[in-house]
Amino acid sequence: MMNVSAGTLRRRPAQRRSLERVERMLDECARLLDEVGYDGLTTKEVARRAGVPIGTFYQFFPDKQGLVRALALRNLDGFLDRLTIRLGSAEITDWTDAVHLAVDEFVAMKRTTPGFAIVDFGEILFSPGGPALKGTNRLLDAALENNVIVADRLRALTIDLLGAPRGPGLDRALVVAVEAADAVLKLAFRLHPDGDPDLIAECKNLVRRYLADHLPER
Amino acid sequence: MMNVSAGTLRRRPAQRRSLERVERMLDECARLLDEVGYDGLTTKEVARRAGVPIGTFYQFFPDKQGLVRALALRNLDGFLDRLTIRLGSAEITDWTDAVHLAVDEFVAMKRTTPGFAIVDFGEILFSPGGPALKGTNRLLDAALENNVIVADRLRALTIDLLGAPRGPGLDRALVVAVEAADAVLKLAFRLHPDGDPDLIAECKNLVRRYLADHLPER
DNA sequence: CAGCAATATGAGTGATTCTCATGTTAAGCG
DNA sequence: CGCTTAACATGAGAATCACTCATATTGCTG
Repeated sequence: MMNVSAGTLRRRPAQRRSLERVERMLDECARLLDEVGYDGLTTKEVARRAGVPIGTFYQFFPDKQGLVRALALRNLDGFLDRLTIRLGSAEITDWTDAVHLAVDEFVAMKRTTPGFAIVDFGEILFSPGGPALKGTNRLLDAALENNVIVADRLRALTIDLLGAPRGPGLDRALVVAVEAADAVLKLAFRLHPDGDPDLIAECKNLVRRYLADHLPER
Repeated sequence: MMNVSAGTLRRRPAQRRSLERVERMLDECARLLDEVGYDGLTTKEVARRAGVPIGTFYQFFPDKQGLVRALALRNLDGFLDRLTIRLGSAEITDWTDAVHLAVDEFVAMKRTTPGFAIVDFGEILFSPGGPALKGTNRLLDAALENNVIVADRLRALTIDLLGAPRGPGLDRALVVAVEAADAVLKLAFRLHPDGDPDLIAECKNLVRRYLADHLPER
C-alpha cells in the first residue's frame, strides 16, 4: 500500500514529519478539488491549508500536475487495496462477479472519497498537455503506467481467482475494459451526483459482454 | 455545419470579418495545441498568431476553456459531417459497417486534423473543474451536450439507414458506446502516435459486442 | 561542539488570465 | 448631410498564479 513515489515526487519524504506533510497536502488537494474543481486548484492554497510553506510544497512536488498525479496514484492504490480485500472476502465463483465488485467499489469511492469525483485515476487528465509540453514526456510515461498498473493487478486478481488463459490478448483486453469502464462511470457521475444507476448497470454489461471473448464462460 | 455557438461564445460574430477572426483563432488554437499541448496553450499567443488583439479574443470567448470548448464543438461537427458523407456514399448493409466507418473516420481525424490529437470532442476535459468551479454549472451543461449530440446524430444515422428499434434503451446504449469508444481510441493514440492498431481493432470489437444487445443481428 | 550536509522558508520573478476605460466605426434619423 | 446613439475594437494594466532561490534552520557525525 501507499506507493506514491515513482516519478511523481521530487524528493521522497524520509522522516515521519515529512511523510505526514505530504499526506496532508494530498488530503487538502482532494478536498479543494471538491470545492473549487481542477482549474480552481492552486498550489498556494493547498500549501496554506496543509500548513506548509509554499517552498516546502515544491520540495516534494515538481509542479501542480505532479500533485494531482500523486493523488491519482494514491486513489489507485486505495481502490486496488479495497478491491483486493473485497475479492478475497467474498466468495467469487464467476469472473462476472469480480466485474460487479470492481464497479461497485469504484462507485462507492466516487461517493465517499474526497476529490475522487473530480480526479479518480486521472490518466485522461494528464495526457492532453503532458506529452507535448516541453521536451520530455515523463509526465505521460508516469500517467500511462496507471492503466498498466490497474490492468496488471486486476489480471493478477482475476487469474489467481479463476484461472483464465494468460497472454497478451488478455492483457490488452483488460486494459481496454478498464479504460472503457472508467469512461462510462465518469459519464454516469457527470450526469448524476450519485452516479446514474442505469449507466452503472450498462457499464457492467459493457465490460461483461466484451470480456466474454477473453475469459472462460463461467 | 459549423455550430459553434450554444453557450460557448460571449458574442456571436455577426459580420464576415468577425466570423473569419473567430475561425482563425480556432485554427491557431488547434495548431498551438499540437505544438505546446493543452497546458502550454495561452490566450495571448492564440490571439497574436490569429492577428487579433487580446481584447478582441475576450469579446468572443469567455475564457481559455471556452476557446477549447468551441474547438471541440467544431471538431464534433466536422466529424459528424464527414461521417454522414461516408455513410451516405458507402453501401451499408450492416450496422457493424457503420461502427467500422465511424472508428476509421475518428482515427483519420486524429492523424490529420490539427489539434485533434490533443482535443477531440473534449467532454472529459471540461468535466473536472467546470462544474464545481464557482456557482453555476453552465460549463458542464455545455460539455454534456456533446455526448448527447453525438449519440443523437449517430442514432439518426443508424436508424435511418438500418431501421433499428427506437427507444431510451438504444439512446443510452449509443451514449455508452460513444463514451467507451472515445476512451479506448484516446488510449490507442496515447500509446502510439498513429494509434495502436490492435487497440483500434479492439475498440471495434468492444462496440460491436456491446451494441449487439441493442441492435438487430445483421 | 565544530563543521557540514540536508532541509525549510517565503519574499520575489516572470508569466498568465482577464478587465475596462478609451478610441473607432457603423447605424438610425430628421 | 450632420447629430446621436449604440455596437465594436483595442491594449495597457490589475490581479493572480506557478515556481525559484538565496538565506535560515535543523539535524547528523566525528
